[in-house]
Amino acid sequence: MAAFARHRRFLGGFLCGAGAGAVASCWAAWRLLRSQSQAELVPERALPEEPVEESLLEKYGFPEAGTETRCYTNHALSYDQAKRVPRWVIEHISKQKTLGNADRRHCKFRPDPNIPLMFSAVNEDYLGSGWSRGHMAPAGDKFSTVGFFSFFFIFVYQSERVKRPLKIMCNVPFAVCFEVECGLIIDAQTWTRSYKRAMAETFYLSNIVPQNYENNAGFWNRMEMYCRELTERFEDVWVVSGPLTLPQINDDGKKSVTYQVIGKDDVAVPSHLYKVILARRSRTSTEPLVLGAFVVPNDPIGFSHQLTEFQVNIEDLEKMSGLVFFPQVDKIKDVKNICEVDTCKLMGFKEFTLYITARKAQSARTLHRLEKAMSELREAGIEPDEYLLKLHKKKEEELLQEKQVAAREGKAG
DNA sequence: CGGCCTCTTGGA
DNA sequence: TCCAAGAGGCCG
Repeated sequence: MAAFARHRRFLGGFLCGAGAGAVASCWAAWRLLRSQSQAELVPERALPEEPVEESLLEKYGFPEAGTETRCYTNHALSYDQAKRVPRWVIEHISKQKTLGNADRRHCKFRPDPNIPLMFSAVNEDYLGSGWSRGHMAPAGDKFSTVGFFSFFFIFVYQSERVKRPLKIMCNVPFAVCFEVECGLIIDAQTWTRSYKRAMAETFYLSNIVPQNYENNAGFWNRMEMYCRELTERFEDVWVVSGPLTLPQINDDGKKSVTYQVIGKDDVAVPSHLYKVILARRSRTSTEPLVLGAFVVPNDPIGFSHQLTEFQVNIEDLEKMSGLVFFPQVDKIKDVKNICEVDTCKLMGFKEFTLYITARKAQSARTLHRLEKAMSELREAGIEPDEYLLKLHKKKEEELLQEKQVAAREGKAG
């Protein structure tokens, strides 16, 4: 209750963004997962009447694969201790969650402290390897959070320093969410801490695979953007991503799996990456879920290629990966093809370049950088749209003013 | 948005 | 003196 006490001027409850049903359902899911993990942790003891051989068999323990589901603030994953990459990473996205202002600069790739060092990748494995560190649960999903373990809500409170009531959109770990249900209101500081932790956790190398640079910044990036865009038309979007090392046909017609390994830890370079997208129109809608599975080569993929070219049957992906995705969903009866219901269209060259230029203009610290971004756009044969023109004008004024202030201070000092 | 790198800074 | 964090540069 300490957090509540610090904010006595709390103004009248919170507007539950997800509704009480979400609390109930995520509580149930949490219990389910907890009981499962307990079952894993405590193997069944051999009963006295069972054969002696059986208890001897398990006397010193069974091998451990380390593939158990690992839950983080913002995502969950299963790790491959041999390949030093995740087997799968799941995340949940919604409209509100994409509205955060993530700042990647405060984040650093680092080994996952929860993974035993002998099975962990380190940054040195990737650096100079020719492969980039590709996020599976993207950092750019801002508030992205595994639905089971969290929900978000809006609460109105008045802090000590701000006179005006503030509406704050929160995304908190489930544990905190449950406390909220019990009447505890978390403060902004707690929220900021959990948000920062969530962001930092996506930079753990347990969430990273060696990925082709152009693919990461290009096609895969645009796929992630499409997933975020889906939240404009679907209330809930679940995404599972991971690496694949698929067989290739040799010259002699035989098939074999070969993959490069990098660094002293032999981190496996995937031949392909997959994404499974499941989306629900709304909590109350009776409309079927939409599902799509995609397998993308770990190579540069240009703008001439469409997303639909990489769509596969979910069953085929399950065979390739050895995973069953969304096992609670009847993927024949309850589901429609995402590309029939939605667009499955990624940003085109012009749209994408405009977007990137706008980001560059936004983050420009000098007039030179700003103008360079604009001229590069024109060199690419693209005219700035209305949004970018406005942004450019605003930014130009800002930087000019900064420059003048700096000049004045320079003279004064 | 996705990455890479270097240089500065400040604390142990 | 060294290392970590931060700021800012570059690219697609």
